[in-house]
Parts: sequence; C-alpha cells; structure tokens
Amino acid sequence: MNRAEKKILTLETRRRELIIATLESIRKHGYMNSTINTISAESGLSRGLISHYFKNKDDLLQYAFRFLTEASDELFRYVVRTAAKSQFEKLLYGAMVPFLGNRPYREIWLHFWSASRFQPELAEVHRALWRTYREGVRRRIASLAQERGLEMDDKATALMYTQLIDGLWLGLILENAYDELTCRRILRDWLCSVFKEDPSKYPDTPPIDLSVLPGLNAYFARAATAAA
Amino acid sequence: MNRAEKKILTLETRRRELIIATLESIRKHGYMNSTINTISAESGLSRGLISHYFKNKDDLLQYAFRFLTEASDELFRYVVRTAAKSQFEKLLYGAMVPFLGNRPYREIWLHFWSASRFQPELAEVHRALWRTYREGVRRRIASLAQERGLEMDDKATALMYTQLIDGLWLGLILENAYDELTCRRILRDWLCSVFKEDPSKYPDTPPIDLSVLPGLNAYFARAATAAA
Amino acid sequence: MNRAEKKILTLETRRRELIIATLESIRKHGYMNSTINTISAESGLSRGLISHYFKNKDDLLQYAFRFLTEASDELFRYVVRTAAKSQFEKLLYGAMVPFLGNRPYREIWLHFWSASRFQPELAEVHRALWRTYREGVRRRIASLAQERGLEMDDKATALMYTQLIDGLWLGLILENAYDELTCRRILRDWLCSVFKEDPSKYPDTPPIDLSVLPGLNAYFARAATAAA
Amino acid sequence: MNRAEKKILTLETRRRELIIATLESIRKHGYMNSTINTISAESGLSRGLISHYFKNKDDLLQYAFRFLTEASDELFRYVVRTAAKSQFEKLLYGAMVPFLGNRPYREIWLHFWSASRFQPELAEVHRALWRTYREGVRRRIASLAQERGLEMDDKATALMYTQLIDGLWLGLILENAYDELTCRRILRDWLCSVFKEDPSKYPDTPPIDLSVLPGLNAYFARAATAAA
DNA sequence: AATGAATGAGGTTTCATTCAT
DNA sequence: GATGAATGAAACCTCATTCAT
Repeated sequence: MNRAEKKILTLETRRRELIIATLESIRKHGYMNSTINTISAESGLSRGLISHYFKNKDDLLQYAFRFLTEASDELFRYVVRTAAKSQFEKLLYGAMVPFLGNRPYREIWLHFWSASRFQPELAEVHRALWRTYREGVRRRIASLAQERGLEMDDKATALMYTQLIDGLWLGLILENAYDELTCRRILRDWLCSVFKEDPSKYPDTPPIDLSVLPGLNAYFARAATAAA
Repeated sequence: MNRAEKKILTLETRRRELIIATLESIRKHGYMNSTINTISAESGLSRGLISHYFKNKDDLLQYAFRFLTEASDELFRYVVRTAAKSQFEKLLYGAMVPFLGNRPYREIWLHFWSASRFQPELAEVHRALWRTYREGVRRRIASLAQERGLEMDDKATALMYTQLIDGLWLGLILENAYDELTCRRILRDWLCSVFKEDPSKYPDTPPIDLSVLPGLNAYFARAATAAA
Repeated sequence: MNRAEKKILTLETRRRELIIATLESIRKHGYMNSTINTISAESGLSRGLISHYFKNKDDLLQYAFRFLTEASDELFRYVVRTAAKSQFEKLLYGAMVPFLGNRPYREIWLHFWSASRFQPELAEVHRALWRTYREGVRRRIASLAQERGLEMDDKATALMYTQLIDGLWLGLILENAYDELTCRRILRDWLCSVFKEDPSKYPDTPPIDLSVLPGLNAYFARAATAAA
Repeated sequence: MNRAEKKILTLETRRRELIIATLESIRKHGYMNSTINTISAESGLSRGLISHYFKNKDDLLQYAFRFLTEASDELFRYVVRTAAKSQFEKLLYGAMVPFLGNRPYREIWLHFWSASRFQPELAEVHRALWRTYREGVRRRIASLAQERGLEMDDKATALMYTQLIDGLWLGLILENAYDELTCRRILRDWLCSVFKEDPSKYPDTPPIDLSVLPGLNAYFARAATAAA
C-alpha cells in the first residue's frame, strides 16, 4: 500500500468514525440535541476536527444519512441474495430484513425523515432509495404473478409491500405494543395470502447467519457494539 | 355567562390561538426551526405572552400535539359514525380518514414522532391514542369476523390495519410517488379481500360532506384556511 | 410625550449607546480586536442585546461609521457657519476643523478605511461624504478665485485642499512627529499663499467656543468624556 | 557557494515566497481575512511550514511590512538617483514615485497602518521610514532654498511634502474620484510654485524606464505579475 | 393582560498553533 | 525539511426565558 492509498484510507476511516459517532449521538440524544459537542464527545475527537473532515454540521449529517441508507440497501441485497432460493423467498426474506433484530440505529431514520422535510438533500437521498427499492419489488411481484398466472396490480402491491413494512417499523419504534417477530409473521402471512402460498411452509425468520455481515454493516455493527 | 366563565373562555381561546400558531409554525418552518419567535409572529401575539399561557415552550408543544391527536380522533369517530352504515363500512371509511385530502398539518405528526423519542410525554400521548384506536379496530374486526364466520387473528389484522395506514401516510409525506386516492383504494381492496367483500361495491371515498367538520376540526380547518 | 415617541426615543438612545460603545471599543482595542464581547463590556449591556438592536456585528459597525461621518460633517458645517465671516475664512476654518484637538475617535477613521476596502457599504459611506465635501470646497474656491480675479484650477485646488488635510491627519495619527497646531498653520499658510492673503492677519485657531458642540458632537463628546 | 550559504539562500528565498504570499493574500482578502490558510494557499506551501520559517503569524506580518517599506524606500532612492539631474528634480520625481502606476500592493499600506495602531513594532517600522524620508526631504528643501535665496520654513515644507503625498495616495485608494496623473501634476505644480519654477518645463512623469526595477522591487514586480 | 427589552447559556464555526510522521 | 491532522480557544449568533413597565 503506497502512501497515497494509506492517506485515503485513514481519511475515509476518520470520516466513518465521525459518521458513526454522529449516528450514535443521534441515537442517544436525538437529532435536535445532537450538537457538535455531543458528536465530538462521542467520537473522542475534538470539535475542530469535524470541520476538518466535513464542510459543516449539515454536511456531516447528510453523509451520515447516506451511510445509513447505503448500509441498509446493502443488507437488504445481501439477505435476499444469500437466503432466498426462489423469487417468492426473495420477496419474503427481503420484507423481513428491517425486523431482523440486529439493526442498530433503527430509530434514527425517524429523525432523518423529520429533518428531511426541511432539508431537500436528505429528502432526495430517501426518495432515491425508496424509488429503487419499490421498483425492484414491483418487478419481482410482476414476474412472480405472471409465473403463477395470478392477476395482480403489481404497482399497488409493491406500494403496499413497502409501506406495510414502513408502517410496522414506525409503530415498532414509537410504541412498545408488539415485537419484531410479530412483524415478520404478519408480512409472511400477507405475502402468502397474496401469492397463494402456505404460510406454514415458510420460516418466520430468514435462514441466514447474521453474525457475518457484509461491507458497511459489518463496520456498523462493530461500531455499535463497541459504543454500547 | 358569568365573568369567571368568560375568562376561562378567552383563556381557552388564547391558548387555542397559540396552539394553532404553533402547528402553523411547525408546518412552515419545521419543528427544529420553530422558535418562540416564529410562533409569536404566527400568532400575532407577543413573545412574553406565550409564557403567560404556557409553562414553557415544551409545554406548548405538548398541548399542540395533544390538540392534534384529539382532533384526529374526533374526526375519525365522526366519519365512522356519520358515513358508515355497517360494521364493515366503519372499518373501511375509518381507514380512509387519514387520506381524505383536507387534513391540515398532516406532515407535522412526523416531527412530533421524532421529538417524542426524547420527550416521554409526547410518546405517551401517541401511545395512548394508538392503543385505544387499535383496540377499537381489533374489537370491530373480531366481531365482524365472528358475524361472518371467518377465522381470523384479530390482533394481527388490527395491527396490520393501523400500520398499513401509517406506512401509507408516511410514504405520502416523504415521497411524491403516489396520491391519497391510491391509498384509499389499496385499503379498500385489502379490507375487502380480508372480509371477502367485492371492492367494486364500495366507493373509494367515504360518502360524507367534509365541509362541515366537528369540534376541534372545524376550528382547525378555519385557522388553517385563514393562515393560507 | 406619548408612549410611541418615548419608545422611539429610548430605542434610538440605546442604539447610540451601543454605537458609542463600539467606537470606544475600536479606539481601545482596535477594529480587529473589537468583538461583540468587548463592545458589550464597553456598553455595560449584555451580548445578546446587540442582536436585539442591530442585525449583526457588521450592521452595528456600519451604523457606527455612519454616525462618525455624520458627526464629522455636522461639526464642519457648524464651525464654518459660526466662525467664518468671509468666504476665505470659511475655507480656512473649515480646513482646521480636523485639527481642533477635541476630536474624539480621530484614529478610528483609519480602521474603518482599512475595513472599507472589503466592505463596500463602508466605502460608499466614505465616498459619499468626501464627494460632497470636496465639491463644496471646490465651489467655494471657484467663487473666491473669481471674486478676486485669480486664475485657478478649482478642481485641482479642491483636491489638494482635502487631501492635504487627510495626509496631515494621517501622519498625526501614525507618527508622533508633529502636532495639531503645526497642521493648522501649514494649512493657513498654504491657503493664504493660494489666495494672496497675509497669514499674519489670520489666527491659527478658529475663533469659536468648542465647549458648546452641536447635535451628535455634543452627544459624542459627553460619551467620550464619560468613557475616559 | 558553500553549503551553509546555499541554505541561507534558500531559507531567505522561502521567507520571501511566504512574504510575497502574505502581501498577495492581504491584497486579495484584506488584512483581517488573511489567515494562515489563505497565505499558505497563496504560497502553495503547507500551513505548518509557516511556523517553520516565522515565529508566528504576527512575526510574518511584521516581516512583510518591513519588506514593503524597504522596497518602497529602495524604489524612491532609485528613481531619485536615476531620473533626476538636479536637486529640484530629485524632489519632483521623488514625490511622483508613489503615483507611478506600477506600485503593487499600494492599498496594503492602509491595512498595515490600521494594524500598527495596536502593534507597536509595525508603528515603529513606519515611523522610522517616514522620519528618515522626511528628514531627507527637509535637507534637500533647505539646501535648495538656500541655493536659490528663498526664505522658507524647511520643516513645514517637508511636512507638507510628505503629507500631501500621503493624502493624495490615501484618496486614490479610498475613492475612485481622481487618477495618478492628476496627483503627479498637483505635486509638480505645487513644488514649482514653492521653488518659483515654471511647471511647463517639467514632465508630469519621471523620465525613467520602470520595466527595470532594482532589488526587492524587481522581485516584487515579478511575483505580483505571476500572481495576477 | 400584554409587551418586548434584557439576559446569558449554548450552538456552530474559524483559526493559530502544535506535533507526529 | 515538509506535511496536514489535531487541538481548543474564542468568535458570532440564536434562543428560551425573565421581568419591569
């Protein structure tokens, strides 16, 4: 590894440290109460250093949200690719990803969403991810329906798929009225009813080893564990 | 009306003015950017007066959220009571309430939810409403299922009912990818499939005159119109 | 005096207090070292209050410079009007104004000039004053020359008049090599040579009582004395 | 050239680079806005290196001002020595030096002057230069007056000489109301009137080739051109 | 009841300087 | 010699809250 590479690496590493510290701070203190002070305290680095690595606080927050969405997308693709053996299973296990129980910073999304109402850049990051995600789901639904000769409004079903997940997720964060397992079962049963499958033939948890996570998520999990 | 009553009335009126101004300010500037200044500017009243009518800013925000939930609950009950002629219609039209297109301050919920993560009082207001609401839905689902001889997990269905609504609502706020009519149709079609009804027999909009709103909502609508 | 008037009066008074405190701070600590802190310490008022009366620090500085130029202009006109009995004396005593020995904040101009190189608003304030001032001088020179049948480049002479004053002033501030009396004599002798007058017939100080100053200058002097 | 010498040379070269970069930065961003960052960006050298060659920022600024005064003095002597064929011409062309149109960093003086009010070292550099300069002018005036049998207050005339130049210079920087040629003519005409010379016999520009500058000024001009 | 002047804590950001590499 | 990461003091500004009028 030559010097230029090393520099890039440490620069990237530091930025990640600060990003994780930011997410950690938001988790602990909330979005509004996350200040340059709490973030620098969380990271163990000085206040001034944040300006060294990011243009300003908003810039850092934006990167943090981007990081979150990328890690999320990555995990989704990983689970779908690794666990599913059929188109239906891809839909099924994909839907379960948000409820896998090892998702750190789950509640943070809510804060970013709230903030995104007045920060177009955040909103755009969110929209881009959801657009791609829902379109992928729609295509899969359409092909599966055709394969099985089922009449189906693929767009509406895809919308219901993504928003049911979001709604369950939201309630999970805001209330303490139900758990993740319930969510996974509701999603399984609904998908089975849509595609005329027998729910009892499918597990309520993706058959996947979550102790080995890909890319960002590994970094993520390590950092979150360390912080806790 | 004696003097004491009148005082209470104007006191209540002033508080409402300030609450509406608060909601309006949040809608315009966001939760984080809503300051005592923006609220007093919105209300046309002085900064100092806010402390006169509310303990502090948090207190005002809490009342504002309470007002929002109460008005919401009220509207829900009103639509259900007025429009529905059957148990099924009660579920159907109830689900459509959040997507009726005249809901001012819709996006504000998101900010309160975000804030509620660090303000137990707000969280409790939310939880109480959702608990009552979901329990009502569950009871209705259970009785309807029994009536029709349908085997059904009433708790899971009620959860799906409330969270599908929330998820659709959330996406409606965060993206611009679909509209309210789509939401209403998705909910209608899903409920019909659950209760073996023919969707084409039901409208995609509750048969109700929304220009006449009950209680808080009337106040609400008037204020919102005036502000716009 | 009704209430509205009183309010305006105190508002204006407070702004003046802060302006004087600003000038005082600049005099004591320099332009660069004058911070919101030094100004608020100087004024005896809190940091936050400055934002209450001025948009921001730059705004305050701009007002301070404006105040300085206005007071300067006022004093010039006052001396000319009060002391001079002829066109020539107007030119003569006018030139002496900057060297009258009771000019507080004399050195501050230098700081504002320096700052004005990068603050167009300050530069414009300066230019406007000098333009008016020099044009007035030019007109007086032209009429005096005509009156006496002297051939003269009025523009060049006016330019020399204003810039000789500025140059003497500048040196007075930057060095300790000469005094105000010397400046007044140099100006008297030069003007006499230009207009063929006998220097010994004119005093080296305007015959004027400077303990009674007009408008802003009175305010000014009082404040400066109090601060010292 | 042995090694020690070479080191000194490069050390001196580096210091000059940094000094020029400092002047350039002040010209571009102003004194207040010139930071270690802008200077290092201007010089193409790293931030840390500045501390290596100068004790601190103030030290660098002081050296920069010294450099400016030395180059100025050098140019003055050069023009006087090269162009003038008589005592009178020495005075005449010397006065024109500041208005020769190829003086880079002309406006910077103002910033240093302003700063010098609170940095005794800068003030002393200025005072020393002006003292020497004015004393030289005085001697020349005295000898010329004696030579021509003119009665004259040499001190006052020398003061007027230097301060008229300064005043014209100041106005040139702060306003856009006149140009360098006007300044040179005013000075010529005034000097001629003082020494009973015929202005039409003297050029309004020193007969000198300014493309070949001496010592520091050559360095200066090159650097300024490169930067532009 | 109503106002808005006043306060000062705490937010973000900039910057000169140090120091390990 | 040269770099730029790292620090933390100090700058400006915002804001909830208090209080005299």
